[in-house]
Amino acid sequence: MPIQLYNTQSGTLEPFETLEPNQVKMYVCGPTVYDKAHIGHGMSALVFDIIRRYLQYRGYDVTHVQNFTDVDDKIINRANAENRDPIALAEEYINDWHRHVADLNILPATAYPRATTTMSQIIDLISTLIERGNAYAADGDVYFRVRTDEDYGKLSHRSIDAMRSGARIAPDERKDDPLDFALWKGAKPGEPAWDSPWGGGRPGWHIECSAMILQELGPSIDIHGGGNDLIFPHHENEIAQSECATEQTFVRYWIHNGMLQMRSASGELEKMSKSLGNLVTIDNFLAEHPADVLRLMVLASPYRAPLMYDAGVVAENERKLERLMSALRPSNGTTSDGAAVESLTGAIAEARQKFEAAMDNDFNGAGATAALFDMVKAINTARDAGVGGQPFTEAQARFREIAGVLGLELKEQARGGEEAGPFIELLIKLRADLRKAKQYALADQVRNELTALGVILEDSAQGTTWRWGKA
RNA sequence: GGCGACGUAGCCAAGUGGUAAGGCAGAGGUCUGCAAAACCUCCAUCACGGGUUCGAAUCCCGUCGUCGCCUCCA
Repeated sequence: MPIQLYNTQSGTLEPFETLEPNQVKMYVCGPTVYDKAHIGHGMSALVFDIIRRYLQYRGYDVTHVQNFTDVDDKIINRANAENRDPIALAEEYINDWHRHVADLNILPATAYPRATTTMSQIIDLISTLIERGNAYAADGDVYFRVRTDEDYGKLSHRSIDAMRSGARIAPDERKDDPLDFALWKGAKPGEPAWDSPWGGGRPGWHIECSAMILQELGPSIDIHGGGNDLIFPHHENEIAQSECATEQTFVRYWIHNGMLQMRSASGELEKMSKSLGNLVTIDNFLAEHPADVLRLMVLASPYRAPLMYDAGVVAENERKLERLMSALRPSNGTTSDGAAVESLTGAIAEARQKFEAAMDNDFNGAGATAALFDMVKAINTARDAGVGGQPFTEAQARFREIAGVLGLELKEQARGGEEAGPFIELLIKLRADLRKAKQYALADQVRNELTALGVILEDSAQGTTWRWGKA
């Protein structure tokens, strides 16, 4: 059974078949680097990281290209407002993005092309479109003539006529048609500019992706991804540019993730965006929570659906993470064969199949996570039954492996630093003596005060263990 | 107005024709000096109204509601 995935263009689930056996060419639209990235950007990157990791798990060799739009109006405006160089501004946020990718345990893309480093390819592509009659120069600008593309609208399922009747498209006297979009924008004085056959200027937003894909991956790719807010006009325009220039199918599967929704205190849902002032930056989030928490949130909700974000959801996923971590606690048991062991290994194998079936079904993260929880239960039950040794650690290794396919790190939180360990052990020993002497009030005081400092003590028949928790 | 996604327990959600996964929260229990953790048990007829079918959360029609896009946006 091949992987089934939802293709925005067809609006249906389709079996995944690559252009070349076991090779996946995947392009994902990256951010426009003019401000700090927020967790909505993080969500999108996580969605495609999970998809990529699963494709790799299924044996595909994935070439993953992600762009940076490092020159555009917003960057220029922001740089002007801060009285600094737009290129340097973009550079700063690109570095930030790479840091976020590492912090969120996202696999780095195979290549990170930028608009400014793809300039000659962009100019070549625009020239081709002009030669082929799909584009025209006008007063230092170049526009794509939408009505030369008879398929225009096939991704977003809208017709040129319907859009023309919409009142929201402002006419521009330089355009032949209000729907035509810019491939090249002539520079105004003081703006960054690159030489071109049409004068100094910079590329329009959409053309860079077409040029980068052509350069990095070729005329035809397997997967193109991004947020669903990019379907129109951005991705629609990419198709128009690329297919008119190459006369080949541009993208086989379009994958779009839903938007992150903020729930305000009053219960209203709204898209996370700068203009609404409801931003949670990736840095803000990670200062409070492990990266796994955001990843679990992304996994819990279908990637195409809006993801609701509020404090309650975050807290819930914090606890989910704790439960997943519970499976990684060691066992003092010694049973390494018999019914309990067979039941454990059987449950692990069954959960792996459940995991694969879920992920094969359009990357169903909730189902995949459920399989992970099945493993947790099996492992904890086995530990309680005294299973230990190699079969137990083997089961934990399988669990870790599957969690890793989803990109979950399951790291212990060492907030107090490694050096706190011996002192905590000392207090645990002291408390053990107090308990032995039935000095329970003092023993409980030690435990409570450690809890207040974020150290959680857990007693068992084998002694007391500790771990970092919420302070 | 147009296009698209969606509406399953208090919450997040699986489910793609055969009588509702999983997680969080909650209740009871085992263990414990107590607590925590773990484990066991309990907790829904699927927005509403029609229709197709032996049989529908699952297919069709309609209604209501939510979200996104239609202008820059992951």
